[in-house]
Amino acid sequence: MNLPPLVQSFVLHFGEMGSRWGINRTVGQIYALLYVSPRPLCADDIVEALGVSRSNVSMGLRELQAWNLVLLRHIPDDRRDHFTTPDDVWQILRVLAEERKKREVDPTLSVLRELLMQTPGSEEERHAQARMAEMHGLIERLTTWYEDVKRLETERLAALLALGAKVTRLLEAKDKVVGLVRGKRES
Amino acid sequence: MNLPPLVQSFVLHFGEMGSRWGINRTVGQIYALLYVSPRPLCADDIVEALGVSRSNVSMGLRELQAWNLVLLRHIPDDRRDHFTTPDDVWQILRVLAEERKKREVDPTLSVLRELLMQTPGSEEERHAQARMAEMHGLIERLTTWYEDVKRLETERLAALLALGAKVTRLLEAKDKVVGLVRGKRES
DNA sequence: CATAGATTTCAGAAAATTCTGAAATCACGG
DNA sequence: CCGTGATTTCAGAATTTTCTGAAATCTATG
Repeated sequence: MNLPPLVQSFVLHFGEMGSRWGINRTVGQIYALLYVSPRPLCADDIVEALGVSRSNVSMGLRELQAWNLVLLRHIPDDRRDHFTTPDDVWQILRVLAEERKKREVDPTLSVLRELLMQTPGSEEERHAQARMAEMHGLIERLTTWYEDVKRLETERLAALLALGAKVTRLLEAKDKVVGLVRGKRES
Repeated sequence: MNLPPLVQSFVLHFGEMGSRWGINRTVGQIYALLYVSPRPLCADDIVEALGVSRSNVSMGLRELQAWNLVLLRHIPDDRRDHFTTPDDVWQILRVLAEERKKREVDPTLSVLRELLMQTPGSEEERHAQARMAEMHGLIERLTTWYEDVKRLETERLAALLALGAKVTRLLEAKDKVVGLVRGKRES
């Protein structure tokens, strides 16, 4: 590996974190490298930069494409494929959320649905099913909320984030106003 | 493994998903089993139910405790430790969010901070640092939002979730009201 | 349609992780 | 402070994942 120190530290860190994030070291490193690179890189650039085998890079890029985390770019007068990451970090966040949901949540949701359809054959199963229903309910709330906010344009999403817990104050204010209006109408 | 079919399916699913969630099969299975069990279980119950070695269960429980995902319970007149999961699913969600943040986000945040302190030695490093700054900015926004909402009581949190994207309408309404008040004052 | 370069596939090597059984440690009642 | 049962530790076995190099496949062009 032969990279500027700053870049190298970043790349190595992503490699180490890879396993915690559900990707392997090479995939993490490739992503990190593309993320900070000022221009699209081809597979051989990556081999050169990271010092891993060509085939490993090929597989890594393939996985990153499955995650929608890298983009294919064509450079004029060069037959080789070149790769970058989307440069809007919000876009990256969206993609990441979507993919993790797809891989980590959706399968469980569908198993839960299936198990909740079945008729329990004992008290123990009845209890288990009640617990599964609780889990299912929570996950469903979370995913519908997610489906909802993911449609927001970035600007609105950012505004919402910035608001943070202050939203509740807004909520209280709303409740008060609504209460007032109702009161008036009913008097 | 000898479990009621419903429970078994659930447990097996958690085992399979384990690797995607950053835990191993046994840990996933132990958690699932405790989650649906109507009473706290001791290590031997788990050995019996899952058909894995005693030592593996010991290690699994230890990891789940590190995650704050299981609770130690004492049963009168029984020397053995017994284990359960918290029964409020919202509580579980909070713990999960906290632990994943600690493991998957915080280390990166601190590496980024460190790298952003350094002085770039080349144009390439300067660009890399700018990209890191973008990433850092986004993560910081997300984590401060998270720190904010995690303090909300469950009821308020649920209300917020239920509101979903409709918050923006509330936001618009607020802007209008504020605008009105300002307009009045300035006229 | 032959060829050269680019890319992917895949079987097996290497590395990492998970799991086990035996031994060590702990903790408590007698 | 001994003995019994519960629990943990840990070295190595088993399994899984990751990585490599060689061969196969693809693709654009002359």
